[in-house]
Amino acid sequence: MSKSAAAKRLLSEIPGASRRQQYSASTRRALVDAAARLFTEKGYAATSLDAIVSSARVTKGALYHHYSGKQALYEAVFEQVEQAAKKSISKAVAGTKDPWEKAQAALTAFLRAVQDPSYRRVVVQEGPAVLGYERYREQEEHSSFAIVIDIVNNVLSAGTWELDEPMIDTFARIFHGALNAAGESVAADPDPEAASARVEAAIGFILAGLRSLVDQGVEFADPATTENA
Amino acid sequence: MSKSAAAKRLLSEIPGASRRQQYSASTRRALVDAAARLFTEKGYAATSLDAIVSSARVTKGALYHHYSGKQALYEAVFEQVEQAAKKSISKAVAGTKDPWEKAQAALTAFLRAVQDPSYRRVVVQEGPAVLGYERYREQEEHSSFAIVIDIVNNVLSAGTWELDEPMIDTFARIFHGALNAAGESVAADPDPEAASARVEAAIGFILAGLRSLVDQGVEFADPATTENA
DNA sequence: TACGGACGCATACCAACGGTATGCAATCCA
DNA sequence: TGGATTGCATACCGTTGGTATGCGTCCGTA
Repeated sequence: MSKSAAAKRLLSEIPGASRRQQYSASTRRALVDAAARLFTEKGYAATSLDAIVSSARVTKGALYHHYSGKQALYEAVFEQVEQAAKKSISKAVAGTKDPWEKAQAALTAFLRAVQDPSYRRVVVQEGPAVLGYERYREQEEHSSFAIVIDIVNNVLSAGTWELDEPMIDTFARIFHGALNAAGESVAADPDPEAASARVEAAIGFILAGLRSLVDQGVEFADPATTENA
Repeated sequence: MSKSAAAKRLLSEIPGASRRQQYSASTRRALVDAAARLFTEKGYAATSLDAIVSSARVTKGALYHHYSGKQALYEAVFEQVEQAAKKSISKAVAGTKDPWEKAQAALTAFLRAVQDPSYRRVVVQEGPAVLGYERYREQEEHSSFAIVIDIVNNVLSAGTWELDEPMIDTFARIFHGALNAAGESVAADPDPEAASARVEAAIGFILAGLRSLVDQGVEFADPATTENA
């Protein structure tokens, strides 16, 4: 079914493009789609280029014409999966306006997005190892992590005190890591429904704790502004 | 220096063992040590078995005599690194008794342990991809994650309410993920000292939030015990 | 509309790697 | 002191990621 859909859109998109460009784009799509499927199912190491090009019904010549190698193709898949997740989450929080409410909505949306098998495998589980940690962080910077930054910014700037950018980044990294781990724990649970409820309760509780401090007007001891020499 | 140390302890340990057993244990150690070094420096995929056996001054025959393959050797390295981390953290929290104080001590110790290059690379970055997520979780279950479970148990059972085991596990997974991410953010920072201070401040604040709720006697809405049909 | 060049891709090949099969010498046990 | 077993080296194989080369097709241009 995925194949028929892919075949259907062959030549059908990118209206203002030449015949060649359409063929070329179609080939790239076929490669990325096939790679995404195989990487998700079998993982990076267990997926051979022969399997990918065979599934995409092209040859290695085509692959190496468009991508510099296996890792570059993986990166294309990674970006596609990340963008899909980002779009899904952004859409979910678009309506809300209150910071804490927005955080709650983002939490739910993030938790759902992280369930996607492709996201789990390609981004969370194998992303750091395949891309290398540096490139992994760069990629996340402008996708799922960007959302977390945004949420944290809204929530923590709601208090009386202001946090500088490195401090916001630190909070965001912590929450991002927590959310990824939470997503895995949900996806791996025999009862994802109940597991998801537990995670929402737990993080909701943590957020409530923060809110309590903020509402109490408790000072945050930012090490950057706290002098203790 | 590591090599001379390894050479020195050749035949020098495992007192009550036969000559053969000592030789055997010595080669296993040489293999794991060499593998640990190379896996840490170059990563799993970029480290060839030839490089490992050459560094350990044995041959592939020896490797495959002791381990079933590359992945099994990796797992041995993984366990060694994890045990070292666990021991280090356990020692640091051994003195304290008060739950919140213990949590703070564990946080600091965990943050330091996660800085170890071997731990970062072998456990956090490449562990899930190389071992597969299932085996990765099993391995963590009885090492670094076990500590987090213990801490969470102490802290959250300090309140008036009791949490069931799945809920404790959920909290622990969240914190564990947060700590790993925090460790990476510290290690990748150009100024690890300052980054570490930020992380401690952030997590300290989160813990303070939780404590605030606990002290206020706020009910935790456990989805397992909250009926809403 | 003919044509030279560029583009998209297929084919054939290679080196490196993980893994296996086999052999042999040192050690242990009888 | 012999045979059995263990520990390991050597030689080999299939697969894999990557490269070199060649050819057909489409495009811009005059």
